[in-house]
Amino acid sequence: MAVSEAKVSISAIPPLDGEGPLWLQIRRSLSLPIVSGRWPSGTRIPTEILLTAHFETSRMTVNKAIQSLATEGLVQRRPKIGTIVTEKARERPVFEIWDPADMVHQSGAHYSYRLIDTAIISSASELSRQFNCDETTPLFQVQCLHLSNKRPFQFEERVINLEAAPKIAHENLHAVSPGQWLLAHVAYTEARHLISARAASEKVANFLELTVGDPCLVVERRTWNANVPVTLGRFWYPGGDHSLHGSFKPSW
Amino acid sequence: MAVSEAKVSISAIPPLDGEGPLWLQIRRSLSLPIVSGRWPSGTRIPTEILLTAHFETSRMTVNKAIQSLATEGLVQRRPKIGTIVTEKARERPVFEIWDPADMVHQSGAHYSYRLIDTAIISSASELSRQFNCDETTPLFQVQCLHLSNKRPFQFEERVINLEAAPKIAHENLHAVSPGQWLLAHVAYTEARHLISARAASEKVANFLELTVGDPCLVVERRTWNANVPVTLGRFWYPGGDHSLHGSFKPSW
DNA sequence: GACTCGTATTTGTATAGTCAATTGAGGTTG
DNA sequence: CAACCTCAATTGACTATACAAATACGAGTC
Repeated sequence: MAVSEAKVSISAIPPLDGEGPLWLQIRRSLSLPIVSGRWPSGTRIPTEILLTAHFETSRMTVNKAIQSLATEGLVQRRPKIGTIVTEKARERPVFEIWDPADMVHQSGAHYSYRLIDTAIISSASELSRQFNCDETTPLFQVQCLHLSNKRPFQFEERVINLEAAPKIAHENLHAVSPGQWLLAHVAYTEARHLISARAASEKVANFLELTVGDPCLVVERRTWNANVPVTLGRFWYPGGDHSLHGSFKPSW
Repeated sequence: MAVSEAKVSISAIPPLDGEGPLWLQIRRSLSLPIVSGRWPSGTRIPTEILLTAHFETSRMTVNKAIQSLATEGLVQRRPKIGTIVTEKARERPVFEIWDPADMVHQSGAHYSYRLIDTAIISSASELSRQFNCDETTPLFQVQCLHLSNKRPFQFEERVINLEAAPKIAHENLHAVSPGQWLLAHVAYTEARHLISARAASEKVANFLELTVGDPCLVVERRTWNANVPVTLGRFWYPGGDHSLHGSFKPSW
């Protein structure tokens, strides 16, 4: 969040992997520390000239690599200033729409969070089936509530693969929401979303302060890391009050 | 839809507008006939060499323009083949998720469509307010139903600004859905979406064959053309059965 | 101290070429 | 006829260089 004015030294740049076009190698080399969080937002990455010398290539090649990072929003570039890691560069692809804290903050309200329940499940056929994994895979289950101005905003049910994220079982999830923790500690390579409308069950109605049967907007998010399922989250919103939104201008 | 193997002749290329960087001018010049539908999908656009000669520039500049069209999905490029206008290049930004015909086809079912009602409304305070336009603006109202295997799939309520699309009032909307007609005949520069869950009203329940109060997924889409509102569509889906989905792999 | 202006730094754009990779099409050969 | 080969067309990648545009920063001025 804060603008850390750190500058990256050339020696901190990961080596090239030798696979594919040079500009893509350079791109990967630079994106790795960004998405892994080693270069936090605000970090200045070396100038094109320095990178040109470091990678022993031409400026156009380095330029192409960085430009492509810029068009994807991972970095911002300005003449004379340099290239800076974007705020929220890592979260962007997943969270641009669905981070509850963000949604609440954007509406100008106060965000808070309450952990409801956690459980370790060593063999649960029903959950394993939903999660689409082996029945012997140990799972971690969390339920929590996100609030806007102390009123329920989103009810979150989540299942986490303990083989993919063993440390979460010992984490203090009262202080940090499971979504935030996962984002900070577990990488993913793929995510899939599903949006539907469902009637509130008794449990959901209870937590969201609704009547059973009231319409809820439900977002399901699954993430994988190299084909290993990481987490399945189901997020319930009171149907009428809140809604997801998106807008765009075509770039033509 | 069909692969028209048409080739674009150099003389069919719109002139440059002289504004901004040359590669963006070229990009605009090429994207205009694509998004306006003059070059249908499958059209081969001239080779880089030809464009280089036509625009009297270097190949790198032309390359940058076309590459940027390619990364946005408007065209596809392959060595020796050339550059081809993508299937659905125009619709992509709006319809990639929400075209009912597409959704039905993708699920392997049979798509059909039924017009329910149309009306011309010369001054309607309630609608005008929702549409956020002047009360004297003439509006065109449509209700229709999209079906999957003859079962209701989506109920569509739509308001269209007749000043932006005067000809739709005389169109045979039994044959073509208002969404398709608008896409083919009216340009837009901005779109905004809103997703929510709502209880089915009596009307909606009737058309979707639900019970009043059943949860429905509601997508609202508004489009503008240069700040002039074009259309407001409200699309109702039976909540449980169907759902929107999206997936992605980060490009790192 | 506040304002102005020049300068250096960094990215943005453009040129003009070279060689590599892909693959359609046509011709050759068994 | 089928399998293979060659050739040519087209995009992909890369180099080396030049000048333009934006702007932070510091020097000079009032």
